[in-house]
Amino acid sequence: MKNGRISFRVIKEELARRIAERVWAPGTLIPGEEVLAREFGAARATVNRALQELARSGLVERRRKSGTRVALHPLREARFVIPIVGNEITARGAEYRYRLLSRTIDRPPEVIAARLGLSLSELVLHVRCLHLADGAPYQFEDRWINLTAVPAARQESFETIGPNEWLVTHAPFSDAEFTFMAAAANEEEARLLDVSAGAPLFVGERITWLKEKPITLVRMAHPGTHRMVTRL
Amino acid sequence: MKNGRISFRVIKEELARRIAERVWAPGTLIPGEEVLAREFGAARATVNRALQELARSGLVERRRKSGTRVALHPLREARFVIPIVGNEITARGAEYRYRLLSRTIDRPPEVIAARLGLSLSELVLHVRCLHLADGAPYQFEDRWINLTAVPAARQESFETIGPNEWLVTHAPFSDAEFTFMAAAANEEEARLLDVSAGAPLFVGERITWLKEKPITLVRMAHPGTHRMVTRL
DNA sequence: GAGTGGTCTAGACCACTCA
DNA sequence: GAGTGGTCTAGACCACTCC
Repeated sequence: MKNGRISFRVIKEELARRIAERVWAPGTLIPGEEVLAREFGAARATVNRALQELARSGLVERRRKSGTRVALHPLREARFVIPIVGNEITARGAEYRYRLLSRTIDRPPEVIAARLGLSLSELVLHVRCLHLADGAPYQFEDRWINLTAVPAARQESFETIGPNEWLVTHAPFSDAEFTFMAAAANEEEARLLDVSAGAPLFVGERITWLKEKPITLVRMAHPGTHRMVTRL
Repeated sequence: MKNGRISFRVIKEELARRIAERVWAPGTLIPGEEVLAREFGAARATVNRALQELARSGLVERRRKSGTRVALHPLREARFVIPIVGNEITARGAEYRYRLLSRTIDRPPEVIAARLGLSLSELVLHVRCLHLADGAPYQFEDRWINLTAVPAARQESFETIGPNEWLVTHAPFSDAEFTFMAAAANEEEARLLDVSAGAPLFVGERITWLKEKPITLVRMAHPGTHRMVTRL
């Protein structure tokens, strides 16, 4: 740590404590940055950083002129790391295997074109594959790649490398949208994931863009036993 | 906006652009803060802030002495806002209703005691309730409250106010763990959520603590049509 | 117009890590 | 030991918002 200087972490912790212990009740206007800076013997910038982090985590709400007040509903946010499926599996100490199921180039179905914002005449690469952990089905990946945006994907067979890993190094993105949901396994998913038809699946969907230009849409289905965990 | 001064946002965008457009390929060591500060005509602190934010979103990895390099696997993180169910519903323009199903005080079942780290002799308050959007079942909430930590809950009937809302204003927490999963609806859940038995449910579970002291465990089950969406 | 947060600067020192 | 990021300070000016 440090000598006499006050860290923004210390200030943040202390302010969080006062909020948690109701020294400052929800809705309370807390002292301004100047005042707190004097109280803690720190520069205003230091207090500012502490308060900004508290605001980012939803504990306080800040408005110019009005000041900073304790949030009425601590609408905290949770942060999930979006892992590469292979890493996720090996990180658990399991053996990772990959199997390509199909790879075709065609015009997109209407649903897919609509989701990606493509015209029906643009070509897309459709890849379906399976990720296994210690031999057991872990994730069924169903992916559409916009060949207009990523023409190089045409040359890749995806027989040994998964589309995710390939895209990471060949097609950067600037924006992404994630959706998580539950769904019932259809016949094929049931067979591939080794569950019974109609069984619940945990499904993640991701669309990525590079500056408005759609790159890829992927649907990742896990058996219902899958857990997505985070802590804050 | 600004006059001539360079915002950390501008720097951040520009650096992100260089990474996205492969000016700096994954794994590349990018120039140090001093150099970038000179290039952009900004203070080092400004460049530092831009780089820190890029690091937080996973685009670059920073290490003292080594420097900053473009991440090999842009393991970005997604941020989900954890809403209060009532707000979530009214935010969609739907009418929110709440119904208490049961409220009992007892010793915890073993599973619950284990999850919360309680002894089997400590009393817990078990509340089950339903949240409705425009009259349709939206979420079935099954909650356990640690009465040792929140004795005041004894006095609350939860007949008109949901446990979540009550806890927000009466029992602060410092830590939380979220788990999301898919599950098949049992008979009761099916009836309550108006789906067929065995239908997929989207389930969120949350445990909260106030400094190591367990506060509450809640299981929130939604019909399979529920979507959890985030964008980055 | 005035009050509060938002950001930038220039300089300093520290802490971590690599060689 | 030395290089790079991490943080703090003191001061300044700006931007947003309320009155």
